[in-house]
Amino acid sequence: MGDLVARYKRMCGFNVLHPMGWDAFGMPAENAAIEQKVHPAAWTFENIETMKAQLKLMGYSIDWDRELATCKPDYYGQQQALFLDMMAKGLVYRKESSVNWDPVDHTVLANEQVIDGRGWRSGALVEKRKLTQWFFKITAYADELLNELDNLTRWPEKVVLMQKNWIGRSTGAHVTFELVDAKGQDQGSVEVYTTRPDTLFGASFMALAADHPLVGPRAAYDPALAQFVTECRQMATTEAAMQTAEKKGHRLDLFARHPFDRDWLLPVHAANFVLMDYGTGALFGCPAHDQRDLEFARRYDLPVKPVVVPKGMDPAQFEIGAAAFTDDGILANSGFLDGLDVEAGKLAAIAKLESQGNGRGATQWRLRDWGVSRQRYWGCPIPVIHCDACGVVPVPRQDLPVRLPDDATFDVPGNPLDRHPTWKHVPCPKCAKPARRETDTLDTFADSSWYFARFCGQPDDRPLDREACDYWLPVDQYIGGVEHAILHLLYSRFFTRAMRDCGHLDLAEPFASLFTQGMVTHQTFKDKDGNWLYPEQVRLEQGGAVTIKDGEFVTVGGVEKMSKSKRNVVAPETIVDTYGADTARWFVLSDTPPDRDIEWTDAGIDGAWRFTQRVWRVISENISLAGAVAIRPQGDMGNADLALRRAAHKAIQAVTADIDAFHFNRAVARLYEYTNALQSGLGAEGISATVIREALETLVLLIAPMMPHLAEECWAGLGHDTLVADAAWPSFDASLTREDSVTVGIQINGKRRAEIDLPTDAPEDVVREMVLAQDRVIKLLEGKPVRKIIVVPNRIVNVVV
RNA sequence: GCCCCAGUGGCGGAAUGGUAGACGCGGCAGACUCAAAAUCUGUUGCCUUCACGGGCGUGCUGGUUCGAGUCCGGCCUGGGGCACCA
Repeated sequence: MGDLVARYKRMCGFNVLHPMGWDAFGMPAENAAIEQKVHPAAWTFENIETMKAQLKLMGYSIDWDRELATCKPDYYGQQQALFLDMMAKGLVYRKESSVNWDPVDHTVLANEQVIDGRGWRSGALVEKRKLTQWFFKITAYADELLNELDNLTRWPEKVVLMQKNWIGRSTGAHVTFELVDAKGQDQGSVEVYTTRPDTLFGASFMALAADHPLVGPRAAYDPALAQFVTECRQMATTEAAMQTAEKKGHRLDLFARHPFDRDWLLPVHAANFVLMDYGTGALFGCPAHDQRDLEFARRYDLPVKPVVVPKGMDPAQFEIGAAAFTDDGILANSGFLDGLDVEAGKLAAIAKLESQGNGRGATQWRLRDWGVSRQRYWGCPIPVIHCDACGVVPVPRQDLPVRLPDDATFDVPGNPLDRHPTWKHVPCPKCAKPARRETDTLDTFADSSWYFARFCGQPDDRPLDREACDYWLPVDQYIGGVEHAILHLLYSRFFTRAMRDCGHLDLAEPFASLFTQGMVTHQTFKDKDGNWLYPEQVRLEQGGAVTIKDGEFVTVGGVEKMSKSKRNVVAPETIVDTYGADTARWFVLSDTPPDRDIEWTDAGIDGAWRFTQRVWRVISENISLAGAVAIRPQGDMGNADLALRRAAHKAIQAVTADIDAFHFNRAVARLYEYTNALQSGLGAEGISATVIREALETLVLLIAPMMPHLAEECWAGLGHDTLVADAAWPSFDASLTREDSVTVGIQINGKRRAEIDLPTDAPEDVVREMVLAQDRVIKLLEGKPVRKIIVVPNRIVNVVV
């Protein structure tokens, strides 16, 4: 798909940069090292070689001079330089944060490695453990990242929306609640964040995160609370899990004074649905108007008092059942807020809080800073040194890159860098006393957050070639899987701004136009022991599937994105071996709209193969009839000439528009149509040689971006001594693309009943006359009076009786 | 749970609110052939009719409109996203 665009744009006269690189760090290589006892580097470079060979086999027009791999020191060393720049700018910091910890394997787990709360390899119950970790301050750009989404007009709306939700700006208030114990003794205060200050009079409890600073000390003398906190730590913290889990809590020996009524005391609970990472880690519960709070209140028999009532309803009649009322309405039972709508109520509540000094309006972001520490080997080492005397010291620039040691071991659990016998022991760059390297590596999303800029130019002494970036960036057309809609694209937008503020380039948005292609999916298969099987190992039979080797029963799994780990892949070589690269390229483009997922099947590839043959035949059989190179048709022409020229120019018009709109499957259909027209048109009497040449060359030029090898062969056959890849994309003559007459459907009362041939763009009154004069129309109308005639030019005529 | 997207022949899919099913696959029939393959031609949404024609039809259900696959409301089913996979 990308190659088609690159070749097409090149033919249109653009200077095209079409590079390829390898995002090569990450867990798959480390898993392979553990499972297959191969070094991650060896495994990675072997895969790169295989994939590169596959890409070359397909004939992609890639500029291999710019190839890069993120796992090579010349790339990650420059990334370390960027890290130091960002550190100097205050965009990097350390703080405590929790990770999934496998207590048996002594290793940090990714969320995908935690299955039902247990480690995927060890099966041990996973714990949350606090580690001091590195963070990129992406929240410094939260406003900018959100606001500029609206200027990304050439991005899919879906992706823009997903990013907006991810950044998640909300407005509300911070409210301070004073705390007292059961005897009424002062116990300080706690701040909560709420998006619904208007519902404060409906409050019936306060809830704190299990990790809230007020909870820990109380767990020390309350074993049941300690138990509850442990449970919360073992709970999955994804949003989906938080919202679907049963709402549970534990009562604390604290009460919160209501901010509008000091004598009104709310019970305080620790609760499993409150996240320490969001807001202040504390909230007030208003069960009548929040579903989570309602479930919690029902479980613990807390009051449910409605304070927002649907418009026009009597507050006395309004009751909350199983569902909280979250729509707009009129405030009631709320003292000074009574009678206001939700929006006005929020403003009035905030104004009152501010005048009392126990609250203020606030904006809250769902976006959190980007935690980039990974306790793994196969990633970019974080270039800092920890010294007992000097603290955290950046590695001096001249010492970059900090290289990964080649002799790491993977046979024991834990971080290979941390347990390496020598690697981390270095002198402090400041005081020269013994110190330790940072053993965390960077999240691999960092690697892919700036590679597009490195493609523009790859200087040895700095991350980017600023002039080259000015020339090439932003990327005019970015094509990637929809699975990158949030993280990769957001991190790249952040990195670009960070690099801008560090003076490496002058740009905020890296990708001017984005196209998200669908995923290629395939059915999955497992043998009786639960091992994944390749499709070529399986034979489908009536009522099930068996292995080809020994006929054993096979479990047919779901249709999923092709991935090596699930073995549901089809190697492109197989298709290229049988049909050739051009047929494979054509087939991939032919059927499915490119933004939709496709389930891989080779049903239909015969059509692509036949088409390849037909193109070759129609060109080679007619070369001898074609006129000389470079002579265009002109002057008077017969009907046959005109018909063929029309077909050619219509094809140019349609294919150009379809490629511009990324409707490649339609472009393919137009080319099938044109080839049909060409074959019958060439058979007509009295075709001129110049017209034959134009018609044949048009076909070759139009297929050139899709089937480059065949197109070159045909182009040479037609007598050219230059490459069709360097030829200009054809333009069409508008006078040849419009027809003299059109067939228009006739509707009677909206139902299609007849049709009529009309001159193109005939005036409306002529159309009316011709339609009403048609025998069939007269018969169908049975003399009924015509009330109205709607004429849609060149489309349809609707007669209303 | 929340947010978003999709649903059209046997299949992949076309269709600026204007002739639903372009194009391809598959099927059927025919030509060529001793035969097969390849190739070519015709045909192919469903029901009904000897035929002309008629009826139905874009997940279900209401609505807007001269006209709805397309716009709006409600529902059903499938898929995606929801912070350490990349």
